[in-house]
Amino acid sequence: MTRDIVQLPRLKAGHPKARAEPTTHQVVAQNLSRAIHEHRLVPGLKLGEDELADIYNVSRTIVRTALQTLSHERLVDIKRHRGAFVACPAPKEAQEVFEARELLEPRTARSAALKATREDVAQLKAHIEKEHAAMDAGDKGYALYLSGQLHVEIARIAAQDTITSFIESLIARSSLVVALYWRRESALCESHAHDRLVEAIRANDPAEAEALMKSHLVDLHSALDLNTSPRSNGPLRDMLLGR
Amino acid sequence: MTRDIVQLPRLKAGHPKARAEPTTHQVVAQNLSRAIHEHRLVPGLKLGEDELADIYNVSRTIVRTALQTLSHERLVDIKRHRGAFVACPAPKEAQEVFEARELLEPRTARSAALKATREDVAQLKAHIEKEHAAMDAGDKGYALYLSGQLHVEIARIAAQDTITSFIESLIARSSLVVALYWRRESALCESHAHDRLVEAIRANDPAEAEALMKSHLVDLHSALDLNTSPRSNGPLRDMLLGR
DNA sequence: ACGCACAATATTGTATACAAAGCTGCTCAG
DNA sequence: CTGAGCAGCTTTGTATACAATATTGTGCGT
Repeated sequence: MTRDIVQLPRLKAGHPKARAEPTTHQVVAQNLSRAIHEHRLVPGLKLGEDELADIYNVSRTIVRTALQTLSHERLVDIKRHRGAFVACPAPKEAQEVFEARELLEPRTARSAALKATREDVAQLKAHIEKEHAAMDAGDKGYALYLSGQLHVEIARIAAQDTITSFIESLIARSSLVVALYWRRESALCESHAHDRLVEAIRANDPAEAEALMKSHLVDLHSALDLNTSPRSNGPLRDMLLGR
Repeated sequence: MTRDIVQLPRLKAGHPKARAEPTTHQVVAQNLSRAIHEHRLVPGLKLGEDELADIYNVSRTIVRTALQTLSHERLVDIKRHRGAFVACPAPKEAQEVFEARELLEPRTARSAALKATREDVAQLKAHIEKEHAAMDAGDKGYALYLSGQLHVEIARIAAQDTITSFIESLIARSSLVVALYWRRESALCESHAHDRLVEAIRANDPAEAEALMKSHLVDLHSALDLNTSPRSNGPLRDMLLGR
């Protein structure tokens, strides 16, 4: 069977600072990560090595490296002699991810509000613009991705790289959690929360930024339905045994 | 040149629950990680692939995988076309690692104090026994390793896997920080802090456990000398330009 | 018809071969 | 003597070949 060959996009190409161009496996990992963020890859899906190697037109070596990266980020679950699958966080894990976010992010938002420069705020506003544009264009996946990334941008402003990387990881995993446990249909009406958050940061109002972030996260958290039985076998069971 | 062949130890062998035995690259990664923890491998040291492959008597493929794992844990720095090196966290990073610990661990200690069972406490006490024994035997490296692992054990009792894995990562990195920035010579006199901490957990005294953990971490943090210039080239500079 | 055992197949795990990039040390011009 | 440039060597990056294991399919016996 002949397969589409994806032209590997140069991520962050043309960036003024011209940072070291990413390695091949990083590009593949980024690509897969993005696909998971945008819910184009559903939890539980098998990611065959040969298949991916074929798709990206690289050797299995590269694919394996990329999958290992994603596995360390807990976006992918590698089972010995079985293969790699898009991760299916159990309800307990989902709960923990959001608890951790509620612990780290409000504090980070506070710090960001204190440190944010004019340029930072401009960047955030531009980001929100893209978010709105994606929504208007009906590109739900991209909007979802951007909505997560805003949190990362805010963490970056706080300039605590270590904690930022934790948050980054948590947000990636949140994407899986949302894919599995989201309840409401009107998912993204919450973009007003982002607007207000950015406004608090612009005003250098740490208390307000912290409070808004906290309530935003509680809001998201409460929109999850974590009462499903802790099925361990991926989503197949759900698809068959009537949700 | 002929080289010693390390018989790969079965880590966690004989564990009652008989969990899936680790893959080869996991064993290698664990081994290297342990060596870093115990300061047998100094920051900045080059970890050549062929060299390690020879030592562990496996192929470079395995070594590469292991190094990638350690790189994700930020214990190892992989430079493209240059190789893998034991990481040299900059003072800023060192600072952040301890700040993050001060944020996460006291809260976790509190939670552990609430949840600790009789068996948990017994395990902690046994752990401290080993710590003392290692100290008495003059095995500083092992004592150092154990002293970090106690924090991990406490986090485990709190049963928040997500945050525990963050803490695990931070403790590993702390080992590098200590190797680079430790000031006092009488490093490990602080084992009394551990005794008191475990006692608070045994007494199910969350407030006390939290306070003790906090002050213990502040104590460690303050024993670092982070005022050195942010040398980017590893420890060689220090060794030559008179510390 | 059912279920177990075995064979065929497909996929992952590991080793190795080859290509590409970096580093070292030489040579030679100035 | 100094320093730039080139050549050879060393080390890493990638692809591929082979081995090991899980899964699937088939057939036989009951």
